[in-house]
Amino acid sequence: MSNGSQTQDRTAGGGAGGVPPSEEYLRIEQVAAQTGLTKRTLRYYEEIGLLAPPTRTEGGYRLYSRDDIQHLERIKRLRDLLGFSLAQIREIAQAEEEREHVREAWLRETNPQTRLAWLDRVEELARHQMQMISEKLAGLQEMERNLGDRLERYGRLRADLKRQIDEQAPGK
Amino acid sequence: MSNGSQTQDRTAGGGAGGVPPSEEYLRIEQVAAQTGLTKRTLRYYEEIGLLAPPTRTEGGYRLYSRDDIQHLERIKRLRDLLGFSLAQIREIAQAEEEREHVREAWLRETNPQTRLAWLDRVEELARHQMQMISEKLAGLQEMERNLGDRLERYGRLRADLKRQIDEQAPGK
DNA sequence: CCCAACTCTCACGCCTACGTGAAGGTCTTG
DNA sequence: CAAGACCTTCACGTAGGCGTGAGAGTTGGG
Repeated sequence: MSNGSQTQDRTAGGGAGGVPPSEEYLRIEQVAAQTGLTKRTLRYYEEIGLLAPPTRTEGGYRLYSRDDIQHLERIKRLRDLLGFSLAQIREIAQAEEEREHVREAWLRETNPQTRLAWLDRVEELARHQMQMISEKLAGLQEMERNLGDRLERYGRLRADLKRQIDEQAPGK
Repeated sequence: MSNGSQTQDRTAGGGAGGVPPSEEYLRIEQVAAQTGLTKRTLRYYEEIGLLAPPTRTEGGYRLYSRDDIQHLERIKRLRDLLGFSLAQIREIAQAEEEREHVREAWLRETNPQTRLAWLDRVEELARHQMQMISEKLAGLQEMERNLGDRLERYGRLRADLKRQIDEQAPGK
């Protein structure tokens, strides 16, 4: 409680704006720039429990770790590319957290029965996620097939048309 | 204008509720039941131009065709499974509409150059869509791989544990 | 020590995607 | 032709996902 040895002993970028990211903890604006999210969004994700609260300076400034950035980038992918809602993403993230905890506890446990029970749990989580993924995947693959077929047809049509044009206006 | 021959000459289900769907036009509640969407949502999609306005009875009741249902189911897939926003879905739908129009016009056109220009257009639309799909697909496939690997590891771990348990408590 | 730049926490605003009545018209059955 | 079930159009409400200041504090260079 009394010695905040690692929360404040750095510069974390100059006030004016020209200093390169000197250390491994980043302030909110830098994170925003790197991830493409806004500062508001970063605070919001923390607020709704989507991102673990980062460490702070003594003054209360957020200091994000590299790990936080990884998480944010993952969140962004899940949101933009995959179209999950933040609630769904939180589910996924919490599942991963639980997995981590189980993994740690696993290492301190030697009883095979207990281990087996834990394995059941994490496997269930994984299967659940796998199902969500597979559904989406199937839908997207079908769309991809259809589009691919269409593009192929277009390719053939294009070839036909070029022949016609060449035949019709052969000389110059 | 004067003869509404096909807008009203049917019963479209009794008021009390037991009559089977007698004809090919459906009233809003039946469509809601079949698609899993709510009546409000159906009206809303029409309101924002996501679904073409269906035909109406003389009294003003909406009558949905089988085609409308197809469209709605497609919309639902794009929304739920693929996570597109309604705006994006509208884009996609409009692209398909344009494609239809071009296709019809195409059949009445014989000039190869004109046809080629149209082909360029629809192919561009298709490629655009294909890109969106491919991005999402790549992300999902990566997730699937990771999960698959994990499940495999779990399977091996499970086998190990079972062996341990059997060894430790062999008889009964 | 001072100032510019940055950050903090409210707190209200906005857009999307609907939910939920209210007030009234339509359709079908008895 | 009356009743009840279903439909219509407003129109306001809500939840999620942030945007946008306001007012106050923090940080770090000069």
